[in-house]
Amino acid sequence: MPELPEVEVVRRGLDAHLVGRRIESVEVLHPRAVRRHIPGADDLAARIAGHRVHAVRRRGKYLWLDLTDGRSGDRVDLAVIVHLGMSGQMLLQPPDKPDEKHLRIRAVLDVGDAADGADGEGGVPGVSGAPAGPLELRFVDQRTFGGWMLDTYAEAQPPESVSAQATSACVQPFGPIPASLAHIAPDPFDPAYDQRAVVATLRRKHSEIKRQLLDQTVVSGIGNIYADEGLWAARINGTRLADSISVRKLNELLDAVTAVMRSALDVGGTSFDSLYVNVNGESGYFERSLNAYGRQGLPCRRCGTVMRREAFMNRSSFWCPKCQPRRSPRG
DNA sequence: CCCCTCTCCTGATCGC
DNA sequence: TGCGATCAGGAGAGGG
Repeated sequence: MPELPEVEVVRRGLDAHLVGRRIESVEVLHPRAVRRHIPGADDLAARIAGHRVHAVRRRGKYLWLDLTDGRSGDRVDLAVIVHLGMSGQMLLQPPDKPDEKHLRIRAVLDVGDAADGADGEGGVPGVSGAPAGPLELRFVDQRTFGGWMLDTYAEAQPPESVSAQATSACVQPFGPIPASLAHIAPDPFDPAYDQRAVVATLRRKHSEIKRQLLDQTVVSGIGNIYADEGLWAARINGTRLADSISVRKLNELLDAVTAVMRSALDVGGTSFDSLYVNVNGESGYFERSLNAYGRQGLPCRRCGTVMRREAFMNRSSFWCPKCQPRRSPRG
């Protein structure tokens, strides 16, 4: 299940291989994959065609391709917003490779290396193994919870406003956020992330803390797995009401979630250098170090108590009954 | 406004 | 062997 670290791994892979490439054509093979694009599949395909990828960006679990209009000046004027849902993958494949069983959208990229016809300053810097020649970007999604949609920027952005200096692990190119993602709160790796503001918001919520961690309008990027991991690390029961938890403890919780996601990113980020950008997040690098998720019936790695599982919001929660009591020990 | 429940989807797995 | 039930869960529509 792709959460922030998995989506970021995908973003990096796409950014490394797609920037400078022109999208020749788009083919939508399943209408559900573009259901959030109200004007429909034909509109989406027609409007993307001919645009060039300027950057690949992300907020929370959303990622998007910033595109420049190759016809009337080099401006960032269009964004292809992608959500992977539960099972989405963004694969870069040679055109002669047989279609995947659950292929939903195909984008055909231009032939030749990316430097050819780009801004004149070279295409894909520092990427060995970036495939040259014909290439397809394929959106594969078994459960069809994910999809693509288009957004236009209110004012076309000059390309200079989108910096591409990805210096540290979690820094990405920045620039304006597409309007349709305005409701998505900054994630913990976003320069705009303000943990004091998040804590203040949580202190006003008369709602279970885990529910709030999963609410992408409060803080984004956290899904069921990392929510459980963070709650375990901070020794907080997910059913506790957010407004009953101290500021100190809420900070501890957000710090813990951030730390867990960062280590997952560190592990996952090492293995995407081929042309095959696997997105599934199920490759298992991080699975071995999970402390809560999926561990019902197993001993807590901290205290040895048998971990529990409980239904929650049509999914499952995993927690240690001793480390994460339902109420604080003092009541 | 705030909070919560429901629904969409497919494939693996399990019990009978 | 088959078949129905269950589970996985992100996000948004809609209800209370």
